[in-house]
Amino acid sequence: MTSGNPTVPESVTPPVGFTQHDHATCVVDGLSAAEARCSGEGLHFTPVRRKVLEILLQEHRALGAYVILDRLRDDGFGSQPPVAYRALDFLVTNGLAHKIERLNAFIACSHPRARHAPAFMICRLCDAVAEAQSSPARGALGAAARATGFLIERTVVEAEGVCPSCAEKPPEGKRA
Amino acid sequence: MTSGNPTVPESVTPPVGFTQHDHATCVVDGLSAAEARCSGEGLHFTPVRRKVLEILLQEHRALGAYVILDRLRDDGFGSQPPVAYRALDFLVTNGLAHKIERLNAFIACSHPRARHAPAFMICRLCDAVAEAQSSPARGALGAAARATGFLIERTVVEAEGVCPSCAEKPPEGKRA
DNA sequence: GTCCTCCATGTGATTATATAACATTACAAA
DNA sequence: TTTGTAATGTTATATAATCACATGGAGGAC
Repeated sequence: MTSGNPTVPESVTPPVGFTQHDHATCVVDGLSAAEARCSGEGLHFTPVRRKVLEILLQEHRALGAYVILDRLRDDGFGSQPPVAYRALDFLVTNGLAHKIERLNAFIACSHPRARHAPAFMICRLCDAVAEAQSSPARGALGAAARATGFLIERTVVEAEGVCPSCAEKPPEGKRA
Repeated sequence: MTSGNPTVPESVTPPVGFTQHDHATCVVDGLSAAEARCSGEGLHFTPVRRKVLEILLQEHRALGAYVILDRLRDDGFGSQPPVAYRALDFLVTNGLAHKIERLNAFIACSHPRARHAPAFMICRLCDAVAEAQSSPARGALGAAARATGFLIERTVVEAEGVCPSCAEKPPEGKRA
């Protein structure tokens, strides 16, 4: 990873993401998309909900509900678990965020515009999470479902492994 | 109790399913397979571990650790969480059981003999869980991983929906 | 405007899931 | 026997999620 990194300052050089993002743009775009989506569908994109999405968008990894809650408190919102869980429920229900079941944690949706069956790649070394698309009905699972008459309504597809950044680095112990 | 419904043909390949099983056979076979596997690999299939596997094999759905713990206590084993979690960890590590991440619960492996990437179908009405095979590297997720250089080590593939039995029945409320 | 209702938010308490830390026991190898 | 190691047991605690109920604010009916 040598090039194409013009604007990201070195202040924080976390092994974030598999692809370099301009976080500022990430956050702004994510919030805009959410606003558009909510206003289009008559959903209430309230301050808490917006703040939680903003918190999620600032990271390219999954955050636990209590981490989110801490940050909400810092911003003057309520500090009890239901505050975070309710906002997260809204975001997940409306496709603006996803729960990573493997981690019991949450991440902003990378493709908030389209309805999709998300799949995730989770780096066990740096905790970065990347979202991809899955087509569950097409693979072996879909075949098994059809064969047995199971009706798929929702899928959880999560891969755990090592992201390209961490794979490049020699195993010098965890974390750089 | 007196079910004695042994007539379901196992014509088709899958030892998987929402189909009728002879549970007694299920349990016995599962325990034998585990014994064979452990003795073959020098693993200690101790009483607690055996008991936990037996408990799991008795159900074709996922059980939470604390349910298992209750049953362990009833059978004279230790009654504190680590007792159950350690046995479960042994079973999961050695491929004799799986964790259903979506449910934070555990289920006996249906194919304990072969190394495999399991996929699960979870009925949201009756809680039955069936195990199928997945080939994560072949689908969209595998393509995304190759494209980004992500090294997949383990996958979680879980489908939530309605099993064939429940789909047939008119909605008569959730089962007892 | 006032009232009213709905929905969102806030809070305290509780339940559910999982692990840390350490003592004790079982067993096999030296 | 001694010793090392793995397994089990127990206390305590950490982490994740929900329940139950009170408060407050935006919009509509009148």
